[in-house]
Amino acid sequence: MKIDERHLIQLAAVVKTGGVTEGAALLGLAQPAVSRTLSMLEKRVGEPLFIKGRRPLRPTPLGLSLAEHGLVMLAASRKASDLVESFRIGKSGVVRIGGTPFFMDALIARLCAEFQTSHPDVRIDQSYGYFSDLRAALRADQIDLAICPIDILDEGSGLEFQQILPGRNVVACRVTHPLLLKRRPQPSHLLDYPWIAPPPGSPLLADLRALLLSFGATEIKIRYTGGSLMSVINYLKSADALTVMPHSVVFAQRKEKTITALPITIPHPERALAILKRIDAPRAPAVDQFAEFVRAGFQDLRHLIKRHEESVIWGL
Amino acid sequence: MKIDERHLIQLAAVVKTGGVTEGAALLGLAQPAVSRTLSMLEKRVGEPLFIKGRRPLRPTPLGLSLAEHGLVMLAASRKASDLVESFRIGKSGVVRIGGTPFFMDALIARLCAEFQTSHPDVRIDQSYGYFSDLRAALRADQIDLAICPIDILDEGSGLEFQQILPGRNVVACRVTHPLLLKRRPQPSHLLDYPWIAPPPGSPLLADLRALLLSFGATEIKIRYTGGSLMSVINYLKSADALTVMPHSVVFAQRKEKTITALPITIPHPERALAILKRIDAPRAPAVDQFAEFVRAGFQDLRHLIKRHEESVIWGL
DNA sequence: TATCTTCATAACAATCCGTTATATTGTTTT
DNA sequence: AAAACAATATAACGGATTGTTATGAAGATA
Repeated sequence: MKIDERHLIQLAAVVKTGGVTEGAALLGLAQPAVSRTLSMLEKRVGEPLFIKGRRPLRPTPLGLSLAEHGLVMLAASRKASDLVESFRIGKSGVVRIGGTPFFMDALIARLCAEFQTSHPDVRIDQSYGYFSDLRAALRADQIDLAICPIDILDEGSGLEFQQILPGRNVVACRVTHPLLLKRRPQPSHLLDYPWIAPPPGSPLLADLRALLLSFGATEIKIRYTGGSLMSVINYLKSADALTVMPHSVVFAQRKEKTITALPITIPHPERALAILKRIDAPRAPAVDQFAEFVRAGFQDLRHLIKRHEESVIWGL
Repeated sequence: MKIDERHLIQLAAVVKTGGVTEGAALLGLAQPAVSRTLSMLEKRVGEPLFIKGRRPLRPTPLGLSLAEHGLVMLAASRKASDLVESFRIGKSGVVRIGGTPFFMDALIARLCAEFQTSHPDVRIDQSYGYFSDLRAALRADQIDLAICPIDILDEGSGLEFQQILPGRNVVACRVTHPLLLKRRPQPSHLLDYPWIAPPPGSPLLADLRALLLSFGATEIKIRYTGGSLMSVINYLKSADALTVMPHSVVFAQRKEKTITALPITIPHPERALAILKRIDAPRAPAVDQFAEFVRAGFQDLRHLIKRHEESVIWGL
């Protein structure tokens, strides 16, 4: 005996409200529709669902039991409708983001938390990678957004990218570093201290190499490599080591007062932090909202970072 | 955004089984029906529910969430179908029985328990009353069955009654009662002992009066009245009192070896224990099954009781 | 008894459903 | 890389069901 689910829901509405008219109103239907449904149900079930000739309407035990199941369905239906609604306005769903480790750790994680104060039902799945990995992950639909530095020249190929921060690197060290005592540290001084190399494969590593070349240096003391941002910072805290970092990452740590940037200008990489999306794929609304949130967040940061850069590096 | 419940269920079936074809099979539908449902759902929801161009079919997060709600509905629907099925074969539902206290306590309660070994999901609601109450309760649809002694002459009036045991009364006493030592106790001896009167309003009370009249007795010592069967038995256990009881009730207590019947024949009431139903009303299948169970149970008891009567009362 | 509310029925239009037949697409095999 | 295979999407159609409004019947209430 297969029972039409809609019928059960209508039965539940009638039992719940105590009348055909009210039940129909609850479902936004006309009374005769529900009335007919009930007679059809009774005919199919072959047993009375309501006690006849009594008003207010009273269900039989069977009718009551069936109505309970209908109520379950009604609730599930409501929840499903709400889910769709909240998904469409970007208030629920999953956002899968990938990015370069330092940016994610230093800047994005905090933004995720902030985003969820207004979008508590959105889940964020984060993963790490560099440009080529992220591009592949985007194309394979393993992530929805990538946040990473890309060469300004890189273009198209099905990906849309939105620049959110110009690429500026600095030499980072702990706040007690001896080089900070000099008014104008010279690049040659940099070679006197141990260095932390950025993770293999990272753009920063390439930046470090370019930096050395610009000094004409052939060798520096690499003493530590491979650590995540937290490892690097903790290492820096404990030694007079140096490393190359995006300025924004150092900026994000300014409140901790543990690391800072040396007042030395080094070449800008031809790169910018950007948000990458697939241009063709349909994205969940929550993804677009998150991307916009990140973009707006960086927009706010931009001049703060600029001013910080001028004061720290140029000493203005 | 209202969503058709049937659509959600089909979605759930597809997600659960991992394919349109299998999902359709699970629901007993053809594949194109389900396929079309999915496209309609996607169009209405406005968001993709499955990742396009990938097989085996993989749902999007939204599709997965919606499918979970659908699964709830599917389960509820299955349960409802099972419920109807078991109700129709009398394996679930409610049976509301009413009856005279002594019979219910001595005989019917045990039958209820036995009935439920084969019908564990049937609930039995028991209540007490005498004929006129029970008849009213039946007519008001407060009970489904009444089990009580009725005059053979009583007839019709919308009620069907089925005789299950002839009315035989005995004089009951404890097994150590002194009258049991006499080979042939005479009616006059009965007046020497204290009596328990059956509850006011009960047919037994009328029987007691008739009994007295037949002895020409004008007065007996009523020492106790108003108790339920258990009270009466416990009273009898502790005193050499006498009372009138249906023989079947005494019979039901034979295993306890605490009360028995005096070997004295007293007039049969023109009554029989019967099952009463409304003749017009639709009854739940479980009710009919229970009535039949009770009838069959008494049928089995009948000759046992007869033999017991002969051996106890006639000393055969 | 009269009135009022609520439920049941009738009639009709529109939608939706489920079917079979067929095309398309993604995957696997050679 | 082409071909074979399997699964899904589309098309077309008959029929069932759903929704509506208008109206009649039956309890409840005064």
